[in-house]
Amino acid sequence: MTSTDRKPSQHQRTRSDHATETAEDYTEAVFDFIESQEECRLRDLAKHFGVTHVTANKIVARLAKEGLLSIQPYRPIDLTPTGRKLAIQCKKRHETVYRFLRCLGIDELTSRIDSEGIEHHVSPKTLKAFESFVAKVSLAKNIEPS
Amino acid sequence: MTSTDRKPSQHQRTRSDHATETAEDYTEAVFDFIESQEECRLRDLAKHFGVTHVTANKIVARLAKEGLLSIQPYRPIDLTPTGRKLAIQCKKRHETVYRFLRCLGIDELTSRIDSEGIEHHVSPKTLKAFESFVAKVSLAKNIEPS
DNA sequence: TTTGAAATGTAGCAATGGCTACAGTTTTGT
DNA sequence: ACAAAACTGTAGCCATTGCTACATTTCAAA
Repeated sequence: MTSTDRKPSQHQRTRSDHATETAEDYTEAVFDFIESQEECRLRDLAKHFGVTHVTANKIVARLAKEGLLSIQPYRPIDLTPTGRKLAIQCKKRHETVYRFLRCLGIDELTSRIDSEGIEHHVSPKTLKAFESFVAKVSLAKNIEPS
Repeated sequence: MTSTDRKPSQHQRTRSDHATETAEDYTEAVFDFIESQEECRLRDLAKHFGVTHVTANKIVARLAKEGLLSIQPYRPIDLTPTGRKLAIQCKKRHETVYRFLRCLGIDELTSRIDSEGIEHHVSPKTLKAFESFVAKVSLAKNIEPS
């Protein structure tokens, strides 16, 4: 927080990290669509992320090239085993962050929006602290359900 | 959190938001350098963000065009009044997030790293909740200083 | 003062993620 | 079966943020 001890190491994110966040968001979305409606189509992703199908197509193509998604022309989008692992992992983290915010008394909508932005920047250590807090608050509510 | 009610509105971030985050990070850094060492040079920003001076130069040029920074060739970088306001606002938010994580028992380094990533995604409502929590924990420590 | 090192600027390339416009494929309804 | 609608793919544009290589300016030391 001081302005003296500046190391670049923590800041080496930006572009490559944005790409990683996109990968996480898209695999998670694909996972959710497959769970909720059997298959995931390009149009679903485009609508979900508020972009044109062209943009969604590019990103899906990149993630397929990186081995996270499995695609065939004009066919629904599927997850590779690797992509599935990533999706499940991100989904868990995402839900933890969401529940954590809810425990702090933040409303559903705000928690949903903020958790989507925050989830990518929560380290394992911080995630553990979030989990502990959620557990503690849940416990307190169960013991003293006034 | 469910996979059904999908609205794009909350996801309309991505590129334009990345640009905003960059603006926030850079104005904050410029502010800190000016505070701590009188002036902010391009080399300082490049080192701080772990990029080449070329990249830093491009971003600084964009932010100058947007009215946040004031620049002259081969001269130190300064904040415009608008940029200064943004920097101070972001710095406050950043510090709140940092203190909040520290209150949760997270170590200094992790808190510093995570707060840098999280700060951009904390809405005013969530920020208020963070502030309340910090106040509550601080109070508890003062009253029962065991 | 001059000269060499450090700092800054510029040219030009790549990847990512936006877009519109248009072409092709699948599905659906008649 | 076939036409229309919906969906997906492709071409080609732009902005942002990375980079290397090279040019220029400032500044300090000899």
